[in-house]
Amino acid sequence: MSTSATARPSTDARDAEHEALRVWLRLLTCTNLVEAQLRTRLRTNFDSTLPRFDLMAQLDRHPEGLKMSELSRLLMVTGGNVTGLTDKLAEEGLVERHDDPRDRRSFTVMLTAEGQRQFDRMAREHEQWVVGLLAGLDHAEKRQMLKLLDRLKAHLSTISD
Amino acid sequence: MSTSATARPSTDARDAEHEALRVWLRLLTCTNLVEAQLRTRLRTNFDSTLPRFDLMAQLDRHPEGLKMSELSRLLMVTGGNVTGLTDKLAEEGLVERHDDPRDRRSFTVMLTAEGQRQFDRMAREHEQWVVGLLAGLDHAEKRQMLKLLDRLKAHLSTISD
DNA sequence: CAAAAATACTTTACTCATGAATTAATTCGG
DNA sequence: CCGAATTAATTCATGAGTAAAGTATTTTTG
Repeated sequence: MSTSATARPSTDARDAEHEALRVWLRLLTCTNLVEAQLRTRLRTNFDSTLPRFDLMAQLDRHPEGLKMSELSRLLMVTGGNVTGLTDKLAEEGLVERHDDPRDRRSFTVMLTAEGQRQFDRMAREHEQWVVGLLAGLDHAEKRQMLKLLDRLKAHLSTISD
Repeated sequence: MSTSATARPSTDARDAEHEALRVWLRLLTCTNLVEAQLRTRLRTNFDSTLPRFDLMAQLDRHPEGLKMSELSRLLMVTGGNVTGLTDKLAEEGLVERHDDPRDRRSFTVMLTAEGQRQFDRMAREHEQWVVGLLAGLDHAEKRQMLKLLDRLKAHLSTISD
């Protein structure tokens, strides 16, 4: 029990490693499968993508408009990325940059009427897709999963700060 | 209770939607947090990346070597991607392409001695990182999570086929 | 057996992400 | 009120992913 403690972890410790790795790989697999489905359907049904959908979702949640820096923070991506996505969505007439009268460096980004219409259609379908993809878990299991993920998230937050 | 059934889902159905969305968003958040940690640590400790690590892990698991097409299938990415990763790892002397005497279109990719040494070092650390990142769940919770993820994965497999 | 189909890999063009450097405007301390 | 520091957004270089077209080599089949 005490021999080779430094050379190799004990059996219990190695089982723990194995179990953590297994959980992580399943987590990754499931997330990737769901994400791949959503990407494919967004592409084939709306000729759009997840990053574009997420950006539009934030604008939908904030009808007063958002600054580029706020989008960057909310989407948890860098400013350069937001610039590129916004450029393309603006080209397609789905979002608009409005000058901020208070600060000439800044402007607020908003959905256009056309952008709002397209987002509403996408959001309705998207929600149904997620319901279908998670239908493998019943109500109780979803609640259990949520609880476990909340615990995991809480722990992860203590690490990445 | 029966009015506007087609116009809007019932309260129960809308709660179900909400719950599925909540589970999905937590799943995504947790996966992204773990992945970001692993990427950062791989970068700072070994000047490498997850895709490179994953490719080398497959070669480690298959010492006889793998064809490009097999890597593509195992890593669940396209052939073009495998070509690029393999090119760079080969430049750095970590993997080698060997001509297949049976089929001149094909070759087998293997870790070099240097690649094997580097992978062994990375794998040891990587496993400990995962153990630490998932330490927010105790043994029973990890088992529970694994069970739920297995059910979810089983359901997802029936969809993406 | 020669033409057609399939297979293995590469190349190219595009999307999305990052980080670092740049430009321009605002704010703050002396 | 002016220069320094900060802030807002963009640009550029790089890396990883896709899909689709291209090349070369089997394999299949009529």
